[in-house]
Amino acid sequence: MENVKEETLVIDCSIEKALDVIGSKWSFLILRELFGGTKRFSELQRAIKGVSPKALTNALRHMEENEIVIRKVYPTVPAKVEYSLTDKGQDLHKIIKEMKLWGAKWG
Amino acid sequence: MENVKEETLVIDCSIEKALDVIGSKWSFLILRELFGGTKRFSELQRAIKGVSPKALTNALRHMEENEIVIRKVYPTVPAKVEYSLTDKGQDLHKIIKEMKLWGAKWG
DNA sequence: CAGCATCCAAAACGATACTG
DNA sequence: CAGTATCGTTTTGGATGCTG
Repeated sequence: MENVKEETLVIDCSIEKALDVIGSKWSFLILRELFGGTKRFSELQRAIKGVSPKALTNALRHMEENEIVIRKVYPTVPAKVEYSLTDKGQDLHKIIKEMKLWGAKWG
Repeated sequence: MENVKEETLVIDCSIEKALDVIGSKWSFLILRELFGGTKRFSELQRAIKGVSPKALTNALRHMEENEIVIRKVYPTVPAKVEYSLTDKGQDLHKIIKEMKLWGAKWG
């Protein structure tokens, strides 16, 4: 297990890192939204078509653990939670930008 | 189903296209290999750690259907199959490049 | 060599209902 | 509002064995 991981690290490299940190397809879509600025949970849910609260939570937690999003809780009633990008997360913008360009060109 | 798809298309957009065409995490790794030039099935399998022939085939077929890779069969014995990128596939290079840069910076 | 077929386990998801 | 809990389904992938 550990040696397997080591080997992987030796062979690669950077793409795996990016993929692991981003996590899933949903995360790309979340990123796209958050580049537009801080968003609330429900805003994300509305903006990202077809995502369930569960999937959204999973993706956000994963991104939080990997330090690309920040979760800010306002202890109000009703609850209010805002998500935004860290610098590390902002830096993913170029990737998404290239994906957009590609999609626009070939989609 | 169809109307759902239509709605999705209307709302977006380009990232989804790119994600759908690429398909899975494996595809990113395949892309990375193919940017280095034409590769045989077994070469891909060796280069991409942890991929099973099934997963590799799935990813390649998907990419083939979406016209980003070309599958060339040499009717020899033993069989020989080479995979390479189309122009559309080559154009994904920028995305992978940005992912590499990000991974190198933050990994 | 390059897969396909089969079986099976694990993960991801959607839907729904419920809570602080 | 922002989730969590649960259920059942779908997807995904590894393992294995077989074929042209």
